[in-house]
Amino acid sequence: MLKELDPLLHSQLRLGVMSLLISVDSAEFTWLKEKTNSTAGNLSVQLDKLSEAGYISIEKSFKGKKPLTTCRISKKGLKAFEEYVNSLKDYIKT
Amino acid sequence: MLKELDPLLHSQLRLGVMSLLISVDSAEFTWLKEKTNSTAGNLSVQLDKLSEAGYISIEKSFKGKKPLTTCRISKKGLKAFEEYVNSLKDYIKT
DNA sequence: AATTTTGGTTTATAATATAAACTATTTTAT
DNA sequence: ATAAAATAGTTTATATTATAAACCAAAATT
Repeated sequence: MLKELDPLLHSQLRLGVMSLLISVDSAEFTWLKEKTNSTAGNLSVQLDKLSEAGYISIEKSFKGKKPLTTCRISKKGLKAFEEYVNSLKDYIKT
Repeated sequence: MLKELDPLLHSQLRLGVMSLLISVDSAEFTWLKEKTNSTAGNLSVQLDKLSEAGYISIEKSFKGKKPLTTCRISKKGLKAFEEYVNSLKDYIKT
């Protein structure tokens, strides 16, 4: 029987964000926006959801005089991502 | 830059169906329902969408006196699936 | 000093997934 | 023989989700 796919991760944008966060220590909002090719509004909403779930942490500060949003994957997020990938493998092994 | 994920395939149930159809010649509605652990209504809708897109073919007949819905993956569907998996790999390679 | 750009958030809308309700027929039980 | 339940689905209503448009405040540019 096919496993459940964590609905929080089974979303193109959120999965993209998590995928990016896995390979860096931390990432700025603007960098994530560029890399995922998303709109700021959409990204903002999806980051909130990931944060709400405890999959990432979000830190707001300033870079010079401009606002700066910095994201980091959490232990919980990493685990969820790994489980998601594992479940997904059953679906895509050809 | 991360690639687009075919929205028709990036759905748990539809992906599950395609994944199952890949490894068989054809599959009955009831079998797909069992394997994907879905409700008949949901499955019916999602099969229609896959069929509408030309990713699968659906044949309606009778098994004895009972209606029988048989599904088969199409060439187009197979190609789309392979492309989807390929795109997805960028997201999940850890 | 007006205009544009930057870095976002909030909110409205469009799209999607899902289940509930329904249909038609068949099988089983009384 | 007929009422009840099961089978094999479809249709439709609703809840959830994704997404973009509209907005805001501050900073930089003209």
